[in-house]
Amino acid sequence: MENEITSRIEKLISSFDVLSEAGLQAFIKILKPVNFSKKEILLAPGTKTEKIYIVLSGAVREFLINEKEEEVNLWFGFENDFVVSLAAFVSNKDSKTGFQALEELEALEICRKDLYSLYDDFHEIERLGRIITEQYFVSTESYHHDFHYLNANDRFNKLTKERPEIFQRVSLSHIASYLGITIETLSRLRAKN
Amino acid sequence: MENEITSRIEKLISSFDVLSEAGLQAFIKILKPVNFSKKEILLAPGTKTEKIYIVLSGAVREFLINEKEEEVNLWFGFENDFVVSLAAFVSNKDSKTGFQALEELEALEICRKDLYSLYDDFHEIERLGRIITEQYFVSTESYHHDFHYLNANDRFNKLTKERPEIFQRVSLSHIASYLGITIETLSRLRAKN
DNA sequence: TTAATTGTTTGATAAATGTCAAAAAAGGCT
DNA sequence: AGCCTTTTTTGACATTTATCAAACAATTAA
Repeated sequence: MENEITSRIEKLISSFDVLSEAGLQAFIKILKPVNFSKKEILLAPGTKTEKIYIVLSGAVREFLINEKEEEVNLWFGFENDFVVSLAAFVSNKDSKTGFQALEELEALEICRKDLYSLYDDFHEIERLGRIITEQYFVSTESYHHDFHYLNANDRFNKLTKERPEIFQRVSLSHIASYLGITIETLSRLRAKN
Repeated sequence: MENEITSRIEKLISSFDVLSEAGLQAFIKILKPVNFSKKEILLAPGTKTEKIYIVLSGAVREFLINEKEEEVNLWFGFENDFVVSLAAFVSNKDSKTGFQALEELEALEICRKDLYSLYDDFHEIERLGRIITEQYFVSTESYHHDFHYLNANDRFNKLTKERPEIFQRVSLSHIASYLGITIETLSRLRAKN
């Protein structure tokens, strides 16, 4: 792996503050740089996966197919985000959701068998896994809660305020799907606010 | 801890299939039986927490207070469920959500400092923590996704089909709040279906 | 640059859900 | 049992959001 990437990932993993130098180097060894072109599918819904990606640059969406055969966006990932269908990764069952690159994407790939063997060898990497899973849970939970008690207008306002960069990088049709509203409703909310 | 409880918790933890006998016994040592009466608050929204509970019997709800000062239910827990505001537990910040017993509740309490010291001493218990966190994530995620693409009627039907026992144990007003609809709308959906 | 395609906005109307009020039903208490 | 309180249902109406159609704008490709 080239030097600049190594130093970026060192910085990212060091920020969790649980790995020794040996653990960090062992972790870096299993990372494999991969690239996806715009619109490329990283994981198709209904297929199995044994990969986790860490985004270095670019944007990705997570989506599922509903009973009307429409795609519904659930999540957007950017720099330093972890991309994984956790339910499928840990159970080895078909993933309900899929991932697609929204921009040219640079990422690091982690294979399940490599990760699990590091978990066996390094208690501290198992700890890193636990902590990253906890943070992944916490970061998605609060956004999911919004759907329980905010209407479309409030969800739109919250997204505008808390993640304005999304409107720069993601098309309105993807954002509408993510907000659980139609393109037309999103257009009207934008005009109103 | 009395014998019957010990054997139940042994069975529950053994089902994860990661602990040695020594790890299991160490884990059981930190569990403290606690009881809550019906309607008692386990954790108030806006307060800190260093506890995880494992439900032995009874029912509990997780809720938050929205900007109209109304309670919104987010989750219901029953036998063998883990009860924790993970965001608050891991960050030691105020919890956005709270927990309340819906029935007389028997539970086992885990203290953060005890758990973290077991994490230090037993790699395998850190692994248990990782796996339970993953499963907690997976089980809540799929239900959260329903809010992205199902309307009130479909969410109601799915709950009726997948968790019929909830309607036996939880009042309609709590279920309506959980489904993100008014009591009146729930009443009409029930009459229609 | 034009033509074709795709994305966004606007309008009219329909469907879903909320609000407020009142009635009916169910559960507790003495 | 009878009364009181709480929960659930029903009705009338308001609001929010979806649907369908068309216009408009922006992007892409020849």
